Formats: sequence, C-alpha cells, structure tokens
Amino acid sequence: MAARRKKPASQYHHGDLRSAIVATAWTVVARDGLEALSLRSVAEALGVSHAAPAHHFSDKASLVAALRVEAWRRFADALEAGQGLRAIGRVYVKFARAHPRQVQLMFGPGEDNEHAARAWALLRAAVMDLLGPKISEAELDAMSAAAWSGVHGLATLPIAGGDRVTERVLDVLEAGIVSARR
Amino acid sequence: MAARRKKPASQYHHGDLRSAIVATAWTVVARDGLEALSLRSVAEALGVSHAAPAHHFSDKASLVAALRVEAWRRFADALEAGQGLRAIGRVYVKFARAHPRQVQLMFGPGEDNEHAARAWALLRAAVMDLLGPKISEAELDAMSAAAWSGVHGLATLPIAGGDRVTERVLDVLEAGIVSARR
DNA sequence: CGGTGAACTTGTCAGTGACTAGATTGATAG
DNA sequence: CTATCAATCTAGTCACTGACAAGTTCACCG
Repeated sequence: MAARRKKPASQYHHGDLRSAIVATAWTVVARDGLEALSLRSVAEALGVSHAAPAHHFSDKASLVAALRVEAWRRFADALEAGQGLRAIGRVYVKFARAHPRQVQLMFGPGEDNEHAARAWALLRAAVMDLLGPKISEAELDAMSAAAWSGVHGLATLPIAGGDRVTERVLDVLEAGIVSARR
Repeated sequence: MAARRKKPASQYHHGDLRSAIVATAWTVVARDGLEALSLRSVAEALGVSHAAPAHHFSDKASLVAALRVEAWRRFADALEAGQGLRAIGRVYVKFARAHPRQVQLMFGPGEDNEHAARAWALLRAAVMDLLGPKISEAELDAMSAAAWSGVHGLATLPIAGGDRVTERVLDVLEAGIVSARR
C-alpha cells in the first residue's frame, strides 16, 4: 500500500495510515459500494486496531467525505481528456457506466469541492464554445444546465441502449442548445 | 395508523402489521432517508417486538423493495396529471425536488415494477406525440432516451435555478428532439 | 534526560440485522 | 363445543458495527 514515512523501529506507528485507509476504503467502495464499507474491516485489512481510524477521521462520514473528494478528482481528470461538448459528454457517460459506485458517491450528500467545480467548469466551457461569445450570462447558465442535465441523466439513468443511443442524445442536446439559444 | 382487521380481544395480533410497517417506514424514509431506517425502531414505534417485522419482510431489503414500489406508485400517479412533454417534465422536476428521498429510493438498486413501467410509458407517449406517427421505433427509443435523460438530470442534479431555468431546459429538449428527428 | 503530544491499542457500550425457539391467537374441522 | 393448526407475534441470542474512554508507545524537543 502506501510507503511508510520512515523505517519503523516497530510496527506501532503505521507511517501513513490516513492514506492507507483512504486507499483501502476506495477499493471496497468501488467494488461493493458504500454500504459495504466498515471502519473495522478497513482497519483489520491494514493490520491495525479497530479504533485507529478514529485518529484520522473523526467519523465514518468524514472518511466518506474524503472518498467523495477523491471520486470527484478522478472524474474531473477523466473529463479533461474530452474536447468539446460531444467528447465530454461521451466521457461523462462512459465514466459513469464504468464506475457507478463512484458516481453514486459523488452525488451523495456532502459539500462541493475544487474537483467538482473543475468538472462543472469544463462542461460549462464546452457549452460556451458552442454558443459563441455574444451569449448572455443568464442564457449561458440555462444552456449549461440543459447540457449537464441531459448528459447526467443519460449517464445515470438505467436506459438500455449503447453508443448509438448516446450519440443520438448528444445530437438532441447540441441541436437543442443551438436552436433554442436566444 | 392502519385500521385493525377485527376488534382485537387483546393486543397480541396487530391486525395489519405489514401495512403499518410500510406506512411507518415510509414516513421515516421520507423525512430522514434510508440510512435512518431500522427495523427495530419501526417495530418499537408500532409497539411490537423487534422480531415481528421478520414475519412480513424476510429481510430489510425486502421492506425497502416494498417502499420502492410505493415511491414509484406515487411518482407515476403524479406524472399522470401532466399533459404533454412539457407538463410531464415540470411535474417530474417538481416531484423530485419536493421529495428527494423518494427519488433516491426509486433509482436505487432493485427490480422494476408496474408503476415504474407506467411512468416510463407516460413519458414515452408524450415524446411520441411530439414526433408524429411516422417515426421509426428505433428513433422513438433514442428521442425518448433524450427526453428522459434531460428531465431526469434536471430533476436530480444540484443545479441552481428556479422555474425559469426549468422552462429553458424544456425548450432545449423540445427543440432538440424536433430538429434532430430523422 | 525528562516532558509533551500525536499515533495507536485495548476495552467497552449501545444499536442493528438476522436467527431460533416458544407463546398466543383465531379459524377451521370434527 | 373442543381439538387441532397455521399464522402471527414475543423473547432471547449472536455477530457486526460505530463511537467513546482510558491507557500505551514513540518521536521529538528543550
């Protein structure tokens, strides 16, 4: 797992328990979901007492918050690979279908973070490119909301349909944004 | 709560414990979410032993499944009040924002049910009205997916913006569906 | 060398879901 | 009327979990 900060004279101090906890919890959540996450099992997997995590996370909720930030970080990183609204939409949908647990985590209760803001900004910028520079702020907000909504719904709804349907939905969004623009 | 089936000589048999459990669990979930639901607290609230629910729901998951059906029933009932894609979209968004816990429940893990199918059918019929009779089946599928996605995303995404933004997003969806139609 | 505080351990408690065995009841059959 | 009997509910228990309290180890600093 994570490297120890220094050669430990004994095993008493783990060295980087906080990161190790996040990493282990991450794999559990990615595989089995949040319900399957328990502080005790994580502690046991790391060979550490059941109360050790309490020193790094006051709460289970506090650990989940850290996982949530991590999920947004990976998601925003993935979105950065896309150029333009269509490409970002494809990445969004692909990511959400490949990692449903992470998306569930991202949109669960909790505060926003820098990575969430980064993701939103990427999508909004793509909409701005599509609309041209003369668009008003209010109109940009509304069109961005439409783009986000369509892509997010497509990504998270249990809709049958492969890449072909995805492309058609992106067609609708692009065409709609362009033709409903004011 | 629910009426007893017959006048009970004693309190031993509740009379309609199953319905009472669902009703109590429903209020808990609607107010505090699924995490706050426990079989024991429901049993205690009904003045019944902690193991009584096991006779009606083999499992906690089984109770949750019943709640899920109930959530879809209310949702589909609400959608029936809407005429046309715009109206259904408004109702969808309004419902989801008024009852976020129910929506979380509806789209959680579990099997589909008749009420879910009814809701989908309503939305799909509204899209069909918009597209006219000559549309192909595959195209109707794709356009319905676009409509569902847009409305669902708008309803569930934490997007700032009131009715005005909702109307603009519906503009985009209508315009997009009409102009991307093949 | 001794103190200080962070990191970790051990012990414990209450709440939870699930399981088992047994008690109570109302309906049904004889 | 009475003897069953299945459904319903109670009581007791187990394993697991999150949270808390108190003690232990260790690195570091003066």
